[in-house]
Amino acid sequence: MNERDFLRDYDKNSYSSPLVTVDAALFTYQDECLKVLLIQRANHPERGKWALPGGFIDEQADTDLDVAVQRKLYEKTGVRIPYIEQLASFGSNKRDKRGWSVTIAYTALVAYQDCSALAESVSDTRWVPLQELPQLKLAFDHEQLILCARERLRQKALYSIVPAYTLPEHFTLPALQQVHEALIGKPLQKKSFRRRIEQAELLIDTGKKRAEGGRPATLYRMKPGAAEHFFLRNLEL
Amino acid sequence: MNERDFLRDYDKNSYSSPLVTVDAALFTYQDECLKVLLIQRANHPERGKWALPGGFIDEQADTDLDVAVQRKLYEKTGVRIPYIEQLASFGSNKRDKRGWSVTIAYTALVAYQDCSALAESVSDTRWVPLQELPQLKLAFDHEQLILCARERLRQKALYSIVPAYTLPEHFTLPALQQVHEALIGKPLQKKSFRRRIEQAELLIDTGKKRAEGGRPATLYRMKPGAAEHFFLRNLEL
DNA sequence: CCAATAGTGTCTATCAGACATTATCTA
DNA sequence: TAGATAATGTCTGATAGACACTATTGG
Repeated sequence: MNERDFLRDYDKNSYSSPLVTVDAALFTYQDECLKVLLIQRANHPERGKWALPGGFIDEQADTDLDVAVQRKLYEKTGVRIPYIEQLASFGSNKRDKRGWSVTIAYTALVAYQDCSALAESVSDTRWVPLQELPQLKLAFDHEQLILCARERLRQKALYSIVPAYTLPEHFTLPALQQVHEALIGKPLQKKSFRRRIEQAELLIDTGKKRAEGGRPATLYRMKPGAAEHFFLRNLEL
Repeated sequence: MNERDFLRDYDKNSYSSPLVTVDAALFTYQDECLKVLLIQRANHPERGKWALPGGFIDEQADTDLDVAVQRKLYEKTGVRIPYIEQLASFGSNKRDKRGWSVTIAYTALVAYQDCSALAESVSDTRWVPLQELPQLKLAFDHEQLILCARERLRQKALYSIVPAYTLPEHFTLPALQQVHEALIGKPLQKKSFRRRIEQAELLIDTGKKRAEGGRPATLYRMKPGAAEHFFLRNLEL
């Protein structure tokens, strides 16, 4: 038999296959704390519990995994998310009561004000501060996914400025440092933080603003490709 | 309707779901070059092409993804692989002619002599030097998976001693440095390489051996947890 | 002895930590 | 003016690069 005949006779759906979903841990930074977007499940299973935005692959609409997760995030937030990166996949016969399931998990970042409208207006959608997670009932293994994403972001905060995507397009260095400190969980040296970003020329000076009672801070925006820059030395732990 | 009734009535197989596979890029180091284990496909689709060890999830036998990939590797090599780590997932409606498919890809490492017997005896299984990949017809997107795994290993060579798993349990520092150099693609400073490993106390001195015409080199083995140690500073590019 | 390979001594360069100092805003 | 926040100056310490040197084996 040649391949064409094989494919003609092959019926994918006559074999059992795990359920496949994509899920995204979408983080932002607001009110001096990191928050993740959660959605209260309207349907079984795990109805009423809070879950990450995500869901089944649509074999017609989605051409690949990245498209699928972008679609899910767009459906839930109504905006294009500037930073999405694959995190890891989780699959077992236990994580979903419907049977063997796999989720391809993503980490995503967005500025709060670019994404607040929908979440603030709909009662089943919330920006949840990370400290409040333990009190909330999360669906499936989504708490684990969030912790995994958080840990990866913490690492990135040590050697990149990826966390800048939690801020508006124009942001100050003190603001960026705050996000990094929140992720790393300890204060950083102002001088070290600025020095490495300056030397690597990752940001573009705009005009200054942002006065909060003291000297106004310079507003910057990221250079194209700045998020792909990895420092050779980590900030210390 | 409550969740129990929902689950009783739910038939997972009445919905179409992508094909789900796991695949592993299993690397080793032999004859001064990096090699990856490939298997010639006996069945459609892509019959005759070379592919990574892997295949469909077995919903009965496999309790989770890690178990599935370990099973696949055991079936192909007959040995327990000491280093397996999830790499990334690849999914689209194009990568497999049978339809929408997702593979969860893994990177794995093994010492050549711990894994040579089967590969040398069976004609459809080969350790392929990485330089020879472009000449070989690879199935699906497996060439891309290998390149992706290789790039991740290259990064790890800059800040960890994970590549030590390509060597036998007892190995010399010059041998380890060779592997790192092969991955990074440029020579390293002997002194820098040794110094950081010594200072972090990642290896245990055994007794010396390995004479290759000159002064015999000390044989070491990894301390437990040594592969999880990440240096704060990368080797430079 | 020499050739070959392993391993060390040591100087320099880079860059993060620490922290004091200066700058620029509002009230 | 004081208070607050932003930004800089500058010293120290850790560690990678460079490369010459010593050590240990076999002929």
